[in-house]
Amino acid sequence: MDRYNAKESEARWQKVWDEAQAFKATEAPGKPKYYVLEMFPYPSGRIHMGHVRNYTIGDVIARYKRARGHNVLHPMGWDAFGLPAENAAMERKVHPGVWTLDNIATMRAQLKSMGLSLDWSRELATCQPDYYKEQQKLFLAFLRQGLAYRRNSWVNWDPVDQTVLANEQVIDGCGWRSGAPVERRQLEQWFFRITRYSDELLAAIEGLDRWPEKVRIMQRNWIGRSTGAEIRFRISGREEWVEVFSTRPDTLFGASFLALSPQHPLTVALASEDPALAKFVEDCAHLGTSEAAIEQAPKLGYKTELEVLHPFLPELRLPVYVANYVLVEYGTGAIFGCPAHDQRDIEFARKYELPVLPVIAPAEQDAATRAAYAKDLAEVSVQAYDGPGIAINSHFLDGLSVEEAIAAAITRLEQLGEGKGHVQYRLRDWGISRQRYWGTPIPIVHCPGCGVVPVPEDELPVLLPEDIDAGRGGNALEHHPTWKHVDCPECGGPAQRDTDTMDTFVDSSWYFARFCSPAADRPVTPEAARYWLPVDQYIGGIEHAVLHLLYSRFFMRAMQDCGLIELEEPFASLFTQGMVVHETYRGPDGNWLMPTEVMRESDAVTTLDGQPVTLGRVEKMSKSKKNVVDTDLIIEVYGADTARWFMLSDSPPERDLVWTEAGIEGAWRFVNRIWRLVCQPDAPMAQGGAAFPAAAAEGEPGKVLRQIHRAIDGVTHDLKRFHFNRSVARVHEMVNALSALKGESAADQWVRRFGAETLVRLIAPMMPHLGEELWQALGGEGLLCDQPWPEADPAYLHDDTVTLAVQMNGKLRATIEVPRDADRALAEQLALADATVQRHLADQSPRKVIVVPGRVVNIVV
RNA sequence: CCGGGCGUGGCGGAAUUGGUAGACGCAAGGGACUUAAAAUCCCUCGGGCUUUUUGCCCAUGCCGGUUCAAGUCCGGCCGCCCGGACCA
Repeated sequence: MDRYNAKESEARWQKVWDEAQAFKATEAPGKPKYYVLEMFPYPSGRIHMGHVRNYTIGDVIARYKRARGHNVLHPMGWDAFGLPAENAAMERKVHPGVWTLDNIATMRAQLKSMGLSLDWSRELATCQPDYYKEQQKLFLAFLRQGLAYRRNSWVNWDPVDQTVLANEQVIDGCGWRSGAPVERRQLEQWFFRITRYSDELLAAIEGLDRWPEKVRIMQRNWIGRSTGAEIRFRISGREEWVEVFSTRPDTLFGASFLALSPQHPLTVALASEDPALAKFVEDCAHLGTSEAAIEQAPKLGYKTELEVLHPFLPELRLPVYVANYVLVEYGTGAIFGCPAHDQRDIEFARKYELPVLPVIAPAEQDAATRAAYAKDLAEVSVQAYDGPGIAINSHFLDGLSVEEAIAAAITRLEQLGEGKGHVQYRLRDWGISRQRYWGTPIPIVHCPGCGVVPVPEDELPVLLPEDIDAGRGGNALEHHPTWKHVDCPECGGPAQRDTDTMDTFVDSSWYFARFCSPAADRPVTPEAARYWLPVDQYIGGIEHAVLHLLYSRFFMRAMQDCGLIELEEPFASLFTQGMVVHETYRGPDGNWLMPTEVMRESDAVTTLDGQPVTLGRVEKMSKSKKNVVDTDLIIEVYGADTARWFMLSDSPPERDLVWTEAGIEGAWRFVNRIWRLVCQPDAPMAQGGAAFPAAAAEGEPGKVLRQIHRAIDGVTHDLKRFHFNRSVARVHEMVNALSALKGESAADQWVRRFGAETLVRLIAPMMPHLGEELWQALGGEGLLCDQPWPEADPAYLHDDTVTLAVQMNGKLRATIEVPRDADRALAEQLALADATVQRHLADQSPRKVIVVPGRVVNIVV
């Protein structure tokens, strides 16, 4: 029996699409647009199965929307700057650009072999000067709007390699290459003022109703809005204040100390005159910052000589500590400690024997219970109470609820001039300077006379130098003998370029907008952006839930404020797909084995010499565990359609997909089954008359005809909702029904022919090459990818009769066939007449009968 | 510790949002075809009882509740996964 020649067929159809420019997108006012985008890949070397899944999902949507008459934009590009290229450069002594462009060429060919309906004419790579030139313009626009600014910030410094390290290059506090302990150094760095939009970015999450709830929650948490008060504590004997942020100003009367971060400016000042404090600060820095370390770290404090005055009780003086659990980055870097109602504070207070004064009590306690509660909390407990309640021991706040007391405390603070209501965000400005070569140069010149000078726009792009020492590491821009030396654009005197490049997240924050007008001599042309944006459907991994997706949201707002675009939210709908996972294998020596090295018989053994194999967990495909499957090999052996079909079968797209050999084999068998059904020389599908024979609506062919219409309806419904696994199941059902229709009557032939045509249209988004092949075999006109989506005829969606479940006291007892339009009385009558029902009823009479038309009859006895 | 998600046959998963639990596929077993194998086709396939049926019981992590009816809703446990984490 012949087999479908996927390899030959797929190459042929890819060429046809390419020559016809079938997927080239042009603005067509009046036609509904649809912009589908998958997160663009980093050109790491080769396409992996995760990419195949991601791009298959996107392609199904793109092709479906095309068939639905939308003007679809479906572009592809490369997130081409980044550290791996520099690492490869060092290892292999090749230029990062050469390595990157090689990888792009390989991966482009791999993507093309998947048969994706992409508009390749819009392809871009972020490392192309055309692209980063426009990004440099964006930087300068942000600078003019005050959205980019410069300040001191900490970096990881490798003292041996004499270079700045990215966070991922720091392993257990040491440089990844030198192994030397990393130092923290301060450098002048560029920041984007994302915090200008904190509130807006948070509020607009509400409108992202087609984003996964999980992503929305993660973004909300990341922005981290808290409301409370900023409170000023006057330092006793000085005209100085310590500012503190608190969400619980209602607990102010329970304050028993003030704590500063070890990095707080006041701490730094005190430490310069107090060696013991300097030592304490030093020790805190070495305590480790890993989550586990933080979890177990004891609360440590150092008591300073200072005291502060309580804002409401000036006669009350509170000691000032430096405490290791106070973070400099959050709030003001200082807190007031209220041990009774904060777990960290009570641990600290018990250790240093500070007073614990309860000021909130659970409501609805009687006097005795409350006294016991207060006494326990004050004297014994190591568990703070942070629940709701009413204020006690709190002067003018007594008797108020927590919410009321917060408001009253803020009002009083404002009256006294000792503080004010305040909204605090966790979100901090985005540091974008990277001390690396392979990125977009920051278009700035530093002049001894004029200071920070933007490079004039007509001198852009600031190009990366080609002649670098690829093997040296560190920042090649800094090392380069001549590149950084320029004349100041303002005074003409000797000056230096900024040798930092931009974080690669900047590159990916606006590429989707660039696709609208990829060749424009401005970041985006307004007409193109107005037509295509926002992205209607964005598809990618959950790992970008916060940074990339939040930065992109920031970028659109920032670009809008620069007058470059009219858009706030870039992605109307977001889908996050699951990972591709695979079993892991270990040989007798404990080393990981590749799937191709393992055979499954009764037990798993190695292919080579039959050694026993230990099966490991099912895990994300990774080179280190060797549980990877080569995409080229799969496409070579089975074809892209088989791989695509398998990707869509079984697992819902948002969940992890277990890649199995049996699964891909099954998909391949199904591809051939369809091919034989429609396309064999003796296949009855090719025949059948043009006129609809009335008999086709009756009997067996009628049943199959209705099945076909239900398949159209079901597949459509499921594709819309990303339930690809169910679409696949419905296609299976349809094929099963079509295969079973074997008669030679005109009606049978007509239904088979109609079924074949419909089948081909329904599989087109998922298996486009096979679809074209069959479309041609059926004598269809033009290309299948240009054909409209089939419509289900409502008249054929239902059978004349429906099967009702007959329950007695909720237990299934029988099923009955009733006319579809049977009323309640008839359904009840037929149910009661059923033999099994009669037997169970015996001589009882039903107390109640519940009829749900079309579904169920429940007889209650 | 906080937040979110999930838990259904040997496996991946369906179940029209409260109405016949297990669609569809994979794996497995049996059969047909074949000298043989592959491919293909047909049958069986949650567990138990049974007078072997067109019968009955149990079954969606566990315990309880609401309802004529619960995989689905509510309360409480258990387990796994993801994210965040000394955020005042």
